[in-house]
Formats: sequence, C-alpha cells, structure tokens
Amino acid sequence: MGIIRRTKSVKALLNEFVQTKMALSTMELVERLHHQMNKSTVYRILERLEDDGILHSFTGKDGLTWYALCNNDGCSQLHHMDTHPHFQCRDCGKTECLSIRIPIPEVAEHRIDSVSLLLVGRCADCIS
Amino acid sequence: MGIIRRTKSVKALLNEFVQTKMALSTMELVERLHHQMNKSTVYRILERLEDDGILHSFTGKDGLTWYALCNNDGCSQLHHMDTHPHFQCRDCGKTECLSIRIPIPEVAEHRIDSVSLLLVGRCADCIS
DNA sequence: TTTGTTATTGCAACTCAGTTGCAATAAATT
DNA sequence: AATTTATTGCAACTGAGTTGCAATAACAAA
Repeated sequence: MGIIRRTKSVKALLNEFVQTKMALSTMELVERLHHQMNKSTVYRILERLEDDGILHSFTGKDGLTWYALCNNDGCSQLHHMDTHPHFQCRDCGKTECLSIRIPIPEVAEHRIDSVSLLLVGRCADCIS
Repeated sequence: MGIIRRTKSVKALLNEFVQTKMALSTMELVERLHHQMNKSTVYRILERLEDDGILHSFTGKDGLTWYALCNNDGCSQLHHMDTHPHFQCRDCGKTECLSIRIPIPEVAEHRIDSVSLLLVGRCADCIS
C-alpha cells in the first residue's frame, strides 16, 4: 500500500471514474473492463487505490460494493468521523456522493469511529 | 406474507432473539440453530418475520445481514423515513439498535425514501 | 379427532460476489 | 540493458444466500 504503478489497467480503471463522474459498483467495473483486464485485477486495483486515498468504497442498497473518486464534488478526502453520505436511486440504481456533512450522534458508553449513511430514493431523472 | 405458522422452528428462532436481546446476524443464527433446522429454513423464516414486521434487517460493517426484533428498546416498529440507526462494535462485533432518531437530510432534486445509518466503533465492554 | 388443505421444511444443487496461490509479465529503478 | 519486484492472468476456490421439489406438519373444517 502506497506505491502504485501506473499500469495500463490502473489508467483504464481510473478513466472510468473520470468519464462517468459517478460512483461505480465493482460489478459494473468488472463488466466494463472485462476485455481489458481480469476480474481479480479490477478487485486488486480498487483495493490499492482505496488504500492510497484515491478512491473510497461503500456498500450499496443491495449489498454490493461501490467505489467513488475522492476529492470530487462532495467526496473531499476526509478521514474518520466526517465521511459523507451516499445516495442510491431505487429505480435506476444510480449512486452518488452527497456533499452534506452528517452530524455524528453521540451515544452514551460508546465510542464512534466511523459512520456510514446510505440514502435510498429516487434521483431527479426517475422522479417524473 | 402475513399468516405465519407457529412452527417449532419459528419458535426456536424467535427465542434466540428474546434470549440475547441483541441483533443477530444470519450467519450466527444458522450456526446456533443448525441442529434444529436447515440453513434455508433460517433464511426463509427470517424473511417471513420481516415481512410481518416482527423483525427488521440491516447490513453490518462486513456486509453480512443482521436482524433484530422490532418493538424492543430503540426498535419500535416505524415505517419508511424514521428508521433508527444501528451500532456495531469493531472489536467484538456486537450489534445493537439505537433509540436515536436520525434527522433525514433534504437533498435537492432527490426524493428520499429510506435511510440506513450504521455507526461503527467500540462498545462499552471493549472501550477499556 | 380425523381429514383435507396448504404453508413450511429438508435436501442438494446452484448462484454470484469476492478471494487466493502461483507462475508469467511488465513497471520502475540502477 | 539488466535487475528488482509490483502487477497481472488464470483457474480454482470460498462463503453467504437462493431455489426447485418432494416430504412433512400446522391449522381449519367437518
């Protein structure tokens, strides 16, 4: 963790995020890139990029893992407590980071290290 | 969904929740009950009890599914928006419902249907 | 309490996201 | 160009959760 070689695969994967400007599920990425690299490679690159703080991951409404770029609108690379919430559209599945700050509740007798908040609903496109 | 037969299996499973007074993962339940019933049966009973509003489910920090009784401290059977948050200890894995009400953030251009908030940290026992 | 209906269960095989060991390959460093 | 070692492909595996179907057991009705 730390030194990441800029291989073709790494570039191709990062490009997907730059292009879509959205969060992407591992599944989606494996499918999009399956001509260019192996499934394991996708998983391993995602892991490395997360270790390096370039991507962050979270769990979507169906239990799948999603990744998004850090340092993009709403996804500033924060640590520990102040992670941002994520939104997933129940209709089209589109998933995004929200640039909202969550007030972390205090819980008596508990020490809170991290918070994950997932909002599920309908995106602008699917409301109509 | 609706009519649930009070089979031995259903009673045994519900008993686990009454005994522990905690949230239980499906895995844990399958293991605890594997002498009394089949894995599929555990999954199917959990599904039915959730449909009937007796249990509710959520996803833990490791992506596993957890269940807890409704109408117990902090787990009053609410609908839609006002679901309560859950806490999971990162050390011992213990998981519980919190009787806190989450303020649901408004997101422009989005319609929020449900919220899932998971707090991860250390429980009272593991803080010391 | 016996009978009939149908929800529930066990079983075994399956699905599918994610992981792993290892040999081959390709960045990066000298 | 040679060397080092991170990265990749492959194929087999893991483990939570699902499914089809025949057998069984609740429960309602008689």
